Amino acid sequence: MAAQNAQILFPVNVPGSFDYSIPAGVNPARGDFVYAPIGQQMKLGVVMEIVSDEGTRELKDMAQVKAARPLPPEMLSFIRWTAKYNCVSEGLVLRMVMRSYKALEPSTLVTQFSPSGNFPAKMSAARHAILEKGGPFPARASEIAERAGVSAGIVRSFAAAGGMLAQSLPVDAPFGVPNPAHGGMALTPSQEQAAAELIHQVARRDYNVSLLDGVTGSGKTEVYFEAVAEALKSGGQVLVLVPEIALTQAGMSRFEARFGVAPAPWHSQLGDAMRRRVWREAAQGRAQLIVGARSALYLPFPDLRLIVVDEEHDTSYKQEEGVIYNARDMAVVRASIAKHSVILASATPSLESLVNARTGRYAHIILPERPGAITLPEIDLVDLKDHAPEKGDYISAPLIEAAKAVLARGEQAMLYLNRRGYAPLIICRNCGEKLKSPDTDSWLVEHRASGRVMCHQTGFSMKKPKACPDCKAEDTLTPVGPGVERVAEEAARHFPGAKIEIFSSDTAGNPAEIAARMARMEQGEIDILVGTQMVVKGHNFPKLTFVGVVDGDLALAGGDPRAGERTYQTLVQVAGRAGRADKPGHALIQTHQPEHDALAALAAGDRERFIGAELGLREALLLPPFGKLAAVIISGPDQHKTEGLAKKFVSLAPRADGIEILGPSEPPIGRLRGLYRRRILVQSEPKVNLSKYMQIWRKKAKIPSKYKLHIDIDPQSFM
DNA sequence: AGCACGCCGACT
DNA sequence: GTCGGCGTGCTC
Repeated sequence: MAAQNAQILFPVNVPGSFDYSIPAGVNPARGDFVYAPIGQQMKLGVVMEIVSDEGTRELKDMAQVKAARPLPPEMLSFIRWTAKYNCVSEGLVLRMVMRSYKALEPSTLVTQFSPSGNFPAKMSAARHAILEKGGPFPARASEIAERAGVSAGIVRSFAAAGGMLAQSLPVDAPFGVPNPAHGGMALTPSQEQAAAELIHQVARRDYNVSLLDGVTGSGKTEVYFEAVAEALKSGGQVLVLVPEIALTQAGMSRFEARFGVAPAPWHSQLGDAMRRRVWREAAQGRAQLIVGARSALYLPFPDLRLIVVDEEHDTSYKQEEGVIYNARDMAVVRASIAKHSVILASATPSLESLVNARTGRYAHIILPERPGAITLPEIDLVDLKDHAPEKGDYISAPLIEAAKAVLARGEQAMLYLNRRGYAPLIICRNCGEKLKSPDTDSWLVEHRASGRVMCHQTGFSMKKPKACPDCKAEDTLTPVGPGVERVAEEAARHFPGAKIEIFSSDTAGNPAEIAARMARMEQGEIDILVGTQMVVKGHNFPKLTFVGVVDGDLALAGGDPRAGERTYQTLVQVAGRAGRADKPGHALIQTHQPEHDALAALAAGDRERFIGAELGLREALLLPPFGKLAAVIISGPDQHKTEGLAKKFVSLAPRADGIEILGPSEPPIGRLRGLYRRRILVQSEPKVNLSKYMQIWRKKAKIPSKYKLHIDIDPQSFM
C-alpha cells in the first residue's frame, strides 16, 4: 500500500489544512484530534482527510493521536460547509468548535460522598442534618456541609464511621437524563395534530425542516416539546436554540418542568468550568438536551436528532463578529448534512422561512389561536401629523387618554421606546456642536440616571461636561430627542401619583433584580412600565392591558431592506404584551407614516396583507429571498487609505452575469473604535453562487495587515 | 493564532 | 556596540 498523508486542520486563521506524513506506529483516522508540528510549535488539530502520498514534496511527520472521541464525519463536513458559505477559513470555524477543547481531557476526579444506609449507632444532630439536608448525593464534602449547615469535617468523620460512602467521581457531573414522559400537558385537538406532524418528521430520522407558525398564546412551545420528547425517546440528542435574551432562569425552567431535569445550557457568558462540562458531556453524547444561544450549534454532538430554532426570526441568531454566520440558516445546513429534523418556530416568521414553507421546501405547520387564550390586542395607529404632542413632549393626547383610562380601572400600561437613556443626542445651544464619541462616529447619549453621557456603539462613557467642549460656553448642552428616561419623566407629569418604572438594559441589573421587577409588575406595584426592546420577550402580565408605542417609525429609518419586516415583527411582539384571556388589550402606535405597509397591516390585524406587500417589493428589487446579498466591510486606521482600498477592491470584482455591486459607501457609523469603515453591497440573482464569487474576488485583493476586509453573507445589519 | 525575522531608537 | 520596540509574513 502506498504511503498515506494526513490533512490536518488547526484552529487558526490559515487558508486551509496542512499535509503531514504519518510515521510508523501512528494510526490517525478522519476526525481524530492529533498533534503536529506547525512552525516552531506543536499544535492540536483535527484530521480532515487521509490521502495517499503523491510524493510531490517533503512533508513533516505528524506526532501522536490524542486519546479523545473524534469529531464525527458530519461535523467535518459542517465545518467545511460553514467556512465555504460564509467566506472564512476552515481554521476559524474549527476554532469555534474547539472553543473548549480542554474538555478533551477526561474530567478530574474528586472524592464525593453519599449515605451508605449502614449507619453507626451514634447518630448526632449534625449527622441527621447531613442525611436530611445534605443532598442531592453524591456530592463533595464541602457542598454537603454547606447545605446541612455543618462543617466539612463532620461529613468526613461520618464517612469514616461508615455512615457515608466515599467514591472518586468526575468533578464534571453528567447532566440528568431528561424524561420524555415527565410533564406532558394536555393539548387541544389542533395542537395535538401539529405535534403529531412534528413527531412524524422527527421519527423519519432524515433531513426535514418544519416551520411551526403560530401566534403568541397558541402553545408553540408545548407543541415542539412533543417533538423534542420523540427525539429523546429514541435516545438521541436535541438542541434547542433560543435568542440570547431568552436564556433566563424562567426560560430554562420551562424545560425542567417538562422533562424533569435542567437541560445543559450553552451561552457566551458561561464560566470556564461549566463550559468545559457542557462541551464534554455534549461531545460524549451524554448530555441529551442542550438549550443554548447561537454558538451551541457548533458543539460536536455525535448523535443529534433534532434542532429547534425558537423565535427563528430573531436577529440575535446572526453572529456579527469573527465568523459571521446566521445560526438559523446554519442549523438547516447541519441538519441536511447529519440527516435529521429542524423545527423553526415563530409567531412572526421571517419572510425567508415563509417562502420556503410556501414553496414546499419546508413543512408548514400552522397553529390556530387557542380558544380562551390571550388574543392579540386591538392595534390602532396615531398619526402624529394629526395628534402632535405638546411642544417638547413625545406622548400624544390619544396615548395619554388611553393610559389614563386603564389606570383608572386599576390596570397597567406600558410605554415602548427602543432607545436607552434620556436623549439620543446632545447639542450646544451656543455653537450648534453635537457631543460625539472620541473614537467613533456616533452621538453621545445622555443618561440622566447616572449623570453620564455614553456611546452605545463602544460602551465609552464619561461624566456629562458642564461646558461645551467646542465653544466652552457653560450650561448650553441641550438634550435632543427622547429616550426611555425622558418618556418616563414626561409620563410622571401626565400621570401624577402613578408608579412608573423604567426597564432597559441599563436598569435591568442581575437576573435576581429582573425577577424582582417582574414580580413587582405582576403584583401590580407598578402602574406604568417604560421599556426598551428588553420588555418584548418573556412575561405576560395579566393586568397589563394597554401598550403605547412612542415611536413606531424608529426601526424604519436607514437603508436596511428588512426594516419593514423588523418593524412588523417587533411591534406585533410589543403589542402582544397587552391583553389577557378574557379581555383583549389595546395598543396605540404613534407614527409619521401610517400609510407604510408594515404599520397599516398591523392596524388592520392583517398579516397576509403585510406579507403580500413585502414579498412583492422584495421580488421587484431582487432582495432576499428572491435574490442574494453580501456585504464587504473594509476598515483601517487611515480614512483615505480605507477609501482607496475599498475603491481598489471594487475595481477587482470579477465580471459575472447577474451580479450588481453598490458602493463603496460610508456606513452610518463611518468610524468605529478608531477604525474608518467603508461598505460595499453585492446583490445577485438567486442562481448565482454568491459565496464562491465573493471568495474568488477576495483572493484577488492584497490587504495590508493593519486593514481588514470582512465578508458578510446575507447581511442583517447595515451599520 | 504564534513565532521569527528584520530594521530603527535608548541604554550598560 | 547591543537590547528590544513591534511591523510583516509564514507555517505542511
